[in-house]
Amino acid sequence: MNAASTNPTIEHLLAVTESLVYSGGICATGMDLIVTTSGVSRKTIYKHFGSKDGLIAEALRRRDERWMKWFSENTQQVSEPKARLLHMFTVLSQWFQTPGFRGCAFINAAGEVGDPDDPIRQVAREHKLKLLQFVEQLVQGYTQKNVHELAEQLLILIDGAITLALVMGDTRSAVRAGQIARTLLEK
Amino acid sequence: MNAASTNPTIEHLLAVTESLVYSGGICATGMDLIVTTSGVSRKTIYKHFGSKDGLIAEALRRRDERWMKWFSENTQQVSEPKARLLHMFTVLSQWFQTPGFRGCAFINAAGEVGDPDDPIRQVAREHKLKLLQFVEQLVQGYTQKNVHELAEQLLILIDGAITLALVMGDTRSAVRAGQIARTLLEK
DNA sequence: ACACAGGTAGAATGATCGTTCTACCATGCG
DNA sequence: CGCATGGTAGAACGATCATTCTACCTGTGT
Repeated sequence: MNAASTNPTIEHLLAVTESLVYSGGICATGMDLIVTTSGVSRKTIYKHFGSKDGLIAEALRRRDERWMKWFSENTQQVSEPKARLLHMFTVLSQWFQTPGFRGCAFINAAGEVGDPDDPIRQVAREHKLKLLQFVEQLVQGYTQKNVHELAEQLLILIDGAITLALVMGDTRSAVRAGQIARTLLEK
Repeated sequence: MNAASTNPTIEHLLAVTESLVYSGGICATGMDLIVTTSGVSRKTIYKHFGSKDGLIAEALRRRDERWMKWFSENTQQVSEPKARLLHMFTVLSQWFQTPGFRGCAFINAAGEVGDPDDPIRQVAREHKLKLLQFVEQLVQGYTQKNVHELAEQLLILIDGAITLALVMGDTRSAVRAGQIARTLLEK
């Protein structure tokens, strides 16, 4: 019932759901596929999440946490503030080259769900807000001037790179975005 | 049968399909809705496009042409090369504030369709390629150095701004992206 | 031993999906 | 007139959708 479940069955269900939705989209991923792939019965799913949307919203929340953890841990391997900011784009580049890369799950979800007040859209907003706050924190280690403005600019670069990597299949977009970031930091 | 139909029934069908898919997504938009909203019979639709995917691919091609026409006409209202490049982001800002704005139809489509070889994904790629070439052409009026590189950077800014405007509902992202562009041009 | 909590298996429901079909109506051209 | 052409109206098809249901299995605590 609670959000932070440690139940192994439910953990596995959420992991499978996250993976299926990421690779196939929300609407195109049926409950049948989720049930047969995860091995978790319909009864259990509806007992815990009430509906397909509830399950998917929770799976996306899970992905948010996992992705942010992965991204922050990887960028923070570099300690020098400026290099660390630029290192974000190296990490993105590695992500783009990962087999099965399909862009940002939250951008994709926002593009698929029409209603801006849908819980799924809220999860997407919260994810980008978290990412913005993380970037802001990194910027603060580098400069004290226009921290928020610079962070918002870097977020545009990040999401632009992700989007182009998906649509064009161009993994170099991360490098391009990194070049822009360098120019921005040396302004 | 041919792509550039002047048939008024088909034109209307494509316009309705484009609108429904843009606001509701591809998968969530059923043929029933398309039929009842457009008033065009199922028989006629399948005679012309063979399948739902065929119809939607054609509707997206139509949107590509219309959007590119709209965007280029609006940015080219400014004649001075540098100001014209920056004016792109003013035009984007106006778009974001349009009622019913739901991001880039092609980014949304690419996020929804899993298979990179799907015709719909190809239309999306071609759209971004056209946009890149348009930006490249504008850049050429401003400088002769690193034209392609600069155009690709500007494309990242454009798509980053569009994406954040959708996900965060933040229409100011166009202004932020314009600030980055200014820095880039004055480097 | 017994009850119970938490799971599986899978049938069933009614709605909706994309697609195909028959039956009709209008228009223009020989 | 006769007859394609190109459209509408809407029933029908089988598949699949999300959801609910009954029936059964399996540990664990008392």
